[in-house]
Amino acid sequence: MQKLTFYSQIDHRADNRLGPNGADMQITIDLIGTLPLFERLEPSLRLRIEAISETIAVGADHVLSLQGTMPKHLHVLLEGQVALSSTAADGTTALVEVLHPLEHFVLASVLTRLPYLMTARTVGPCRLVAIDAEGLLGIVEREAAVANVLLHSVSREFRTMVCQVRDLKLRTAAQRLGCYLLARVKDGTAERAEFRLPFDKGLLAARLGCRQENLSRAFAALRSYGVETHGSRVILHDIPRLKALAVPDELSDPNVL
Amino acid sequence: MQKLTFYSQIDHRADNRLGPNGADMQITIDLIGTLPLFERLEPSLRLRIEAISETIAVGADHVLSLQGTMPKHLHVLLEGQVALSSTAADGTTALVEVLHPLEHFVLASVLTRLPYLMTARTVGPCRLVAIDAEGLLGIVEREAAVANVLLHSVSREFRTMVCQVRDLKLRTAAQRLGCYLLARVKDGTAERAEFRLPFDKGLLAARLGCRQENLSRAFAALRSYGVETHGSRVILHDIPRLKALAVPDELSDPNVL
DNA sequence: CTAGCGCATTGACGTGGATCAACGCTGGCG
DNA sequence: CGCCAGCGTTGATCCACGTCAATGCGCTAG
Repeated sequence: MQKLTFYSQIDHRADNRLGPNGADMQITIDLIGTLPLFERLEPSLRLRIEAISETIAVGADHVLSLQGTMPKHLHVLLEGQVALSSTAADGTTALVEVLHPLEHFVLASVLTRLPYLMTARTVGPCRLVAIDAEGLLGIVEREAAVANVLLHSVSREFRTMVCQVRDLKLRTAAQRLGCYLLARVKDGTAERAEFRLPFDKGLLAARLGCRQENLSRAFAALRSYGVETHGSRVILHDIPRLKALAVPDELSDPNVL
Repeated sequence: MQKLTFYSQIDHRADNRLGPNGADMQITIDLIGTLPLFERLEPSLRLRIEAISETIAVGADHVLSLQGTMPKHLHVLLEGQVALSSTAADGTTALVEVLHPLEHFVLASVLTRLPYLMTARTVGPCRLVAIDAEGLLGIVEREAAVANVLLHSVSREFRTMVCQVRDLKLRTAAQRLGCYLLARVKDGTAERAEFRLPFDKGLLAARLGCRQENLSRAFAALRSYGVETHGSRVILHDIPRLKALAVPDELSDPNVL
């Protein structure tokens, strides 16, 4: 349930807005403006986007977009977690990313009018905004401001994928894990940190591109670098030492992505 | 030298345009319109982009953009090949993509005004268009048509990276090679094909995410699937069989990317 | 409290690919 | 003509990781 508290300022409003029977359009009026994606747009444009948006709530393990089908909506996650995975022709599937509240997905498919490359599946119960794809495209094609906001966004997503490719090619699972853990600590100067993993280790393993067993071993390997774990609670005792193993290199820090 | 013939309709003009001493601005007038990236823009917008563009020629092994530095130009390749690679903090480097004529690069960096994530290095002598980054951003911010063209382009790039991530996580080097070879043959119905690799095997290995030695073994493994090689000349004797090994799944075919 | 389930850990073993080293082939050059 | 440099291939060995199987641990339900 901890995930429900992630973005409580949104949850409050959403709680009123959403009866058990679905979305109430009227109360979404100021919602679009609270999404980082659109917050810098002027009000009239936000209204036009709101007019083609809908807030939806779905249960766990629900497929929001199926690989190979055409995009109907751009989704923005309000609450919960969504796993993006891509399955190859032989049926094996790779988890590409796990999304957290306020992140959006399938933007590239919507913009190119090409079939989804990934399947988006809710990890637990989720609440999200669904923006009509064709409607959005109509706005994007005329409004440079909207196009620019999305341009920035897709570009950033592209850059995270480049980093992921590089890390898969160059780093070991333990290094990727170290890097992931270091990215969880906000305070760049701290020598010590403690936090909870945002999802269970099975998902984390998939996100890092390895099996759960191997993730276990990676955690074990990191113990000599001052990493202590109790279930999903993680303590980093010696951040500088961990950084020496898995440098979260200058370019992967948040303000560069 | 074979690469000089790739896009002869451009080469002709470029040959006149470019004296040994560099670019001649006047003759670039219709150049922007010939780039797939901009061909659908109306003439007045193309002119504005041309005004901030320059044609340049550089020798082999020349760094066009250095990872970590700020973007100054958007580059479009006219002739030659450019390798995009990303180096991790420990100094190891992964080749992410090899570009061919008419492709562009570092678009995401330019659009986000963030430092390059990759180093772009010419493989052989190249001719390219360099578009001033800030000038382009100025146009993009006001002109929805330009923004949309780029939006489409970055989205497609994003999708190719997603495929690359998936393939790295799921497929073996031999499968990736098979897939790459199948992508070289245009005719989807042919049972047999013959062509030349566009670059040497060292680069191909890097592009596929393995060592040269392993690429050799991958070629050896594919021999039993009807793949025959003589230097850079490749013959696929039994495309259906190769497809069974390395399905270039529906989603990685060109009209989906 | 205990049974039982699900997640996490640990061990044994197989495989893909990296690394290191040797060798062949080809093409330029003295 | 023979030498040498560069690319490609092949073999031996090592390491990271996947797979399979057994065990441990914390949780909830009875």
